[in-house]
Amino acid sequence: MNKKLQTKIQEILGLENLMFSTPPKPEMGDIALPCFELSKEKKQNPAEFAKNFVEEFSLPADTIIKEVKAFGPYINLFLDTAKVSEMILEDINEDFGNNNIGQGKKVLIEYPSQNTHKEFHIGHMRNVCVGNTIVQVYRASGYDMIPMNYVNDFGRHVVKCLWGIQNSFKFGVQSSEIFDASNKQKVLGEIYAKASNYLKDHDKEYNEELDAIQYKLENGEEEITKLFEETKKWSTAGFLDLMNELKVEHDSIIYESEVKARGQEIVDELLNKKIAEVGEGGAIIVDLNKYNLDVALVRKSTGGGVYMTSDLALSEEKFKKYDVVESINITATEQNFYFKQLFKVLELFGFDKKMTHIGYGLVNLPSGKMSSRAGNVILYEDLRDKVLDHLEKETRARHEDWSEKKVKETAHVLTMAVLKFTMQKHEAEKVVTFDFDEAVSFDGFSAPYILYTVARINSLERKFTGKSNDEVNFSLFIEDEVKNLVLKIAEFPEIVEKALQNYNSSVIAKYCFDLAKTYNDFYNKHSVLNAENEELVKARLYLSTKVSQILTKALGLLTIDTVSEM
RNA sequence: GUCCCCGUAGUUCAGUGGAUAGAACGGGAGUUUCCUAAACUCUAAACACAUGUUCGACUCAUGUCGGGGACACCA
Repeated sequence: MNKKLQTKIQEILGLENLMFSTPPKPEMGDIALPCFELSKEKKQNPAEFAKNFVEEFSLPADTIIKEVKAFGPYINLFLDTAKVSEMILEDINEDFGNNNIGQGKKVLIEYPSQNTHKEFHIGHMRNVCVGNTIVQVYRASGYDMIPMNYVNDFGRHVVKCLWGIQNSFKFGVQSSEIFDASNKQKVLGEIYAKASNYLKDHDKEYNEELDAIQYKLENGEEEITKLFEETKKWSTAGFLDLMNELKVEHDSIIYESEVKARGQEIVDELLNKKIAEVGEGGAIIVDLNKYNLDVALVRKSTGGGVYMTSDLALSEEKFKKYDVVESINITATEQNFYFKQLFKVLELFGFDKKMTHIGYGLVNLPSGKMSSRAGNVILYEDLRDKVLDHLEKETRARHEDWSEKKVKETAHVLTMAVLKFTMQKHEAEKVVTFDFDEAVSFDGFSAPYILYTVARINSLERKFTGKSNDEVNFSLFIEDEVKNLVLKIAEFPEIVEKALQNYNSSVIAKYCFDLAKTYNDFYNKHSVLNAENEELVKARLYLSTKVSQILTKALGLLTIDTVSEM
């Protein structure tokens, strides 16, 4: 419930700390006040309480409440459209929806933390989308956000990829296809996937070769180091382009190789403090069975580090480098258990900072799980190009008079909108099934539907020929469609708060759709520019402009841009 | 074997103890001399099962069945 509206209603009713809901049918009222809690204090049954309250209550004249009625255990309020419209709409400016919950607080967020030499698929895109929205929602709530990327450029995956380049003929890829490729980052990912699969099929046959490469790499052997440096450049340059395209602005990048050594020191300290112990075969472990978290491996029996070795140091580094109150990181839900272990080990180590892990569900295909082994991984770039191609054709067909440049620019904005919206339709932690046909159908709960609504409003603003003045006659707002729209607009600030509290971007996507739908209902029943008189034209245009402002702002939280025409 | 997540219309999802469980796609029937038909209107269709807690359960608890994931040298 909108705070201003809530305060006003409580003032009129003479009650405090009320929880409101919405009646199931419009003819039953606009806002409902359930009386279950209220009646407890007076030891009455809720229906009786509601009936008595309404009988005894005398509604003051000239307020936003037009009528008060009891419906069983509910007190339902009927609002005056003109008065509510004025109250809500006059508050709407660029800051509407912002709050200052996080004023003066800094928060670090780590995403998408992809590894070099690997492919960037639509699961990684989901990671970026979820992260982007959390950044925007936190910023709207007054937080100072520091987006950070953590990149592993030195693991076994790099070794496999380099081996793959040297042995690409084994799986039918010519050297020239790699070195002359236009998108080298993408090719590198494909080589990694192919090599990785090939190595799985040839079980330990090549382990010694891989070990040899790893040894050469770790000891700076000239030829392999040169190949490593060059390919790393391809990968990081390609990822940088992708991050720019997806509007991720990292304040810093930490490489795994930078924190590895400190991680080993922490393991030594864990041993000294008797938090860690030597386990089977000489590996170093932390026994977390007491906490129902099994056993965490912090160092291999060979003395080498594992993921957690570096993550321990990374966690420390994040708070050392920046004065933040919270550190958020985003990975697939597969790693939920791992992060519980990590956080517990840090806690035992005496680390008392707020660490939040957000797991997002896998992006599955109708045919099942994506796996490079089955060869059905959808790369981000391939999906993007396919959607773009489709949208260019659609846009061209709808606007034969547009220049090629305008068609391409519009299609590009729409493409990014479609991809980002599709990834955020569902709650982050839920597994989603990604259906390509559905993603490019663009009907219903989709980005084009919302952008189309914004474009229509923009069009109204362009076509308005009258004089604009600031006086809006709110008393002209009498229709139910207007009331629905105003009440929907009023919800926006609480939607932002809900997204913040639950780390959930899907509520914003849902809200954009609901608001657009409510507007389309109004638009189809009431003419704006052809209304009966100029005063009404101005009033409806004013309302439309407010809707477009909020849609643009809400889409902005999802890092989605709008188009003026489509 | 242990732990975690999930089972809601044909399909993909909403619904954080309250009124008659909502959308979208797909199915069926319609709407364009009028502000962009990438729109709108109408229609059929669902809480895996069982027990319990509660005035009240899709929501909480326990169990069964079904799906996914994680559990020591992979990241």
